[in-house]
Amino acid sequence: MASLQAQEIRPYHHGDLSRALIQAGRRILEMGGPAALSLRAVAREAGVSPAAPYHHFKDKCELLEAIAKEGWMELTSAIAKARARAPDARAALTNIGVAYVCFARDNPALYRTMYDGACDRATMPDHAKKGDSGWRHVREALLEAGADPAEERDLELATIAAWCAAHGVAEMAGFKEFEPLKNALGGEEPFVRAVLEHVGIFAAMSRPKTPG
Amino acid sequence: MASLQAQEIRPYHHGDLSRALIQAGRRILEMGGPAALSLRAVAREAGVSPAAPYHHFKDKCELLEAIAKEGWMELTSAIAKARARAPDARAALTNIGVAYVCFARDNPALYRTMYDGACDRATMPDHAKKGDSGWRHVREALLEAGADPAEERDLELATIAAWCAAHGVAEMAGFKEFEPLKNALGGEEPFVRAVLEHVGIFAAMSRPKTPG
DNA sequence: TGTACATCAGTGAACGCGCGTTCACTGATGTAC
DNA sequence: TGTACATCAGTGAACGCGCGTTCACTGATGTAC
Repeated sequence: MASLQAQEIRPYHHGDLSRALIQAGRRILEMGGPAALSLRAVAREAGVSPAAPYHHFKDKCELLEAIAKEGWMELTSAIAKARARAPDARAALTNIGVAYVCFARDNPALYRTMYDGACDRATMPDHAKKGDSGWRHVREALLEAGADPAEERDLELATIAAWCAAHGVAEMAGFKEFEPLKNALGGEEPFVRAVLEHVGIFAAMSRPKTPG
Repeated sequence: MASLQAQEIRPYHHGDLSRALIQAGRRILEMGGPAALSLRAVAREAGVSPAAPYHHFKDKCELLEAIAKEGWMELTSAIAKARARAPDARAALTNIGVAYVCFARDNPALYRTMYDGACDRATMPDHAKKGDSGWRHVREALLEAGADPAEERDLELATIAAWCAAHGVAEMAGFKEFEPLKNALGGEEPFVRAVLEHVGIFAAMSRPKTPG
């Protein structure tokens, strides 16, 4: 028992340092923002020497990417849940938008890291678009809400538009000058919902439209 | 003449170092991005010792704020021009959106710095909202395009929505995966315009609507 | 079941770097008389 | 018009700092026999 306890306090081999580093990184992100996220700080937070991470990540970038990837997976799952919870196809899109913005509100520094991607810029990270992705959920929600599947270009533009709008709201919803309006509307979520509905694309799909 | 020339090459007193530092900062921003924007780098770029900026700015933050302020003034003027150039009230809003996004595309790092604000976060910089501001132009354009002046809350939400959407498009329009679509649509500006129109609020106001 | 040894996953000291900021200084400028 | 002097706007060296990364090392683990 004594040896077990000793192991729990600090085994020489960590066991799952890779995962622990990612979690430590997220803690640092939310405490100190993206600027605080150094390799050394992550190692420190994980209670490990500055050189230890190099056994698990080739460099700082690779660690940041791993953190960002976790963020993308969680965002995707939040979007999927929000879509599934919607009463009908028309509400799904707005729900997705609200979930997206709430994720960014709850994980602001992680959200920034997901887009900054650590290293190469000007690219939508793969995790956003591939496979079971948020991007695909938005596209499908648009289709189910009445977008014309024959108009591929229109659909792509609408998906981009919805994603961009949600991104914009996500980055700005926290601004302090909106607080009076937030309070008047009954809190953060109603505010976000109201803004998204005014954006148009999230509401437009909720109206009946003539086909073709 | 010789003395004049000597003065032009390098006078001991710079004459307008404050302005020169801001310009140097912008050059660095566009060359190396926000991460490259250190006080020392700015001084170096301006051809001056690392201590010199302290005669003009109390610290790094104050310099960043000055740079950001210049950005806000230029963005405001771009918005004002775009609005003035619009053939009618309904086109004004979309024009503003396109101008906004183009400004961000042409000055990506400056644009980021404008929002990051160097120091205190989670606030819409004053320059965006006060006086002859972009914010006011959007609000007025919405009114002229048919928004109900009696519905103040709606108007505020619409202004926020439009600004957020433009911000989102501004940050994402440069992503590489959009290039095929950009080319198909005839270039960057038509692409931006198409996305903004799909956002809804930029197009919604262009439709006739029943008053009240 | 025990031992030899390769491999794995840590340590901690050190590297060179660029940073923001301060300091005592000095050259240039402008003002009072 | 000249001179004394305060003030302004630079210099360059130095401070302490945290960073990413490398290195030789060592303790722990797992495998072959």
